[in-house]
Amino acid sequence: MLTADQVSKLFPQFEAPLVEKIAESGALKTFQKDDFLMKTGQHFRNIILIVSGLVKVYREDDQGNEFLMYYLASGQACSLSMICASRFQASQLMAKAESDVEVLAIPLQKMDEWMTTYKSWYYFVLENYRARFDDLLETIDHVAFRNMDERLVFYLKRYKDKHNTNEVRQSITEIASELNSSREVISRLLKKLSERGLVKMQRDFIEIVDLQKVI
Amino acid sequence: MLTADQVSKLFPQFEAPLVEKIAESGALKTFQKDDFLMKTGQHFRNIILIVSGLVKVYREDDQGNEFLMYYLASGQACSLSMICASRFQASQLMAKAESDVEVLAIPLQKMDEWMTTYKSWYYFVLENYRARFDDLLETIDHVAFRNMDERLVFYLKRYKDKHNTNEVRQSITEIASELNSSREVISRLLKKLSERGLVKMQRDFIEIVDLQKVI
DNA sequence: CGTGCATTGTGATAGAAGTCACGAATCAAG
DNA sequence: CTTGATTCGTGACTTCTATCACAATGCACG
Repeated sequence: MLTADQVSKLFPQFEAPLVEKIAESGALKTFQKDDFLMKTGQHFRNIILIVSGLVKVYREDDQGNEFLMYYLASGQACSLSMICASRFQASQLMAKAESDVEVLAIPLQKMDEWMTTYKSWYYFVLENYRARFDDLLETIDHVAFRNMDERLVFYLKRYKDKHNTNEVRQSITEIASELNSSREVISRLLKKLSERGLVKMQRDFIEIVDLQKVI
Repeated sequence: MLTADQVSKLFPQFEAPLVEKIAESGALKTFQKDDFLMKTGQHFRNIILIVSGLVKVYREDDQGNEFLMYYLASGQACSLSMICASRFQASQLMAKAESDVEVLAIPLQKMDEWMTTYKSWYYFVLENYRARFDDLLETIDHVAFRNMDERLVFYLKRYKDKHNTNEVRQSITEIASELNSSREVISRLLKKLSERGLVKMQRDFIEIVDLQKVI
């Protein structure tokens, strides 16, 4: 349970009465790193608002290959939870905690109720959708139009932005998996980036030195 | 301008009062085949509901390469127009008429108004989003996980479904462009499909014989 | 310390797809 | 009919990516 103050800080765009409602009806849940917030085929009874931490949303195909779609950070909602919840549809995506994560779970009937009552909620929902839609478009852009070297750079940049660090603490195997590539390919491409001085391969992580200049 | 009866046939899920409103405030516009309903960077003043015809929604990169995202058919809305309109954002996609197309253009302030007034409108908007989101996911799936041969089969199947015909009247060059591939590659893959008896290359079109058995 | 496990680097190879070059076929317009 | 534009098929080649094989490293744990 959060106080109205805390909710208000996370979602400054919400009207005061809505903030109260959220504080009332939102159940605070915590997930540990690598816990699943959502799995393919799962149904929802709640709308999920991210309070703290970072969530990775990805697709998994029938052979277990992964493909990273986008990240969700605090102040954002899991759009899928909203849409799926409202129409009782199954999720098509996996969502996994990248760090320890706190979320507010809100019973789905509140979603409908608030949509008609609070303009700020309505805008929030639509804006969230639009943002996720744009994320998907960006992801498609890269996989459709770019080679693996550029996609890797994009991956590293996005990691840096979302995790707010220059240290990419993912094994090469994991990176390859999220790009649906293979370890060897990513290893070679990282070598090239490090030869150009754009990253430094450290013992336990990849240090991003400068990726601004490259596309 | 459509009559309430016509609107009701197209959108049977809408409540009677909403049908009236739509008939009142929706301006009927027509587009000819290959006209643009929407271009990258464009802003909206209207929400677009498709009355008849088929619309192709695709992405274009900076070098002019295309990539087909999904089709919109009658009874559907251009989700992008809804979201962009509501937030005054620019479109990231191109939408082109695949056939002659009729649409209802609805002033965007109606969107907000109806969202809070008519449950069926609210459901329609959300469901439309979800459906488009799923389309995008399916598109990503293919480009991320599948080879060009499977993507071509998917392309042909989708074409058949959406155009409701076994005759694919697209030049090989166009198909290649929409898959962001090259003419030669598609030509060879089509040859293989035709050797397997799955399609027949006719003078002016590609005849789909049987694509059910293949994935 | 030694053993097993996970991670990484790298060469060799294969396959998928893009590119280049060229010729054939079709069709519209003069 | 002739010309030019467009489309299409195909062989040769290149590039990118995936896969295989194998070795090296470092770490956890008994």
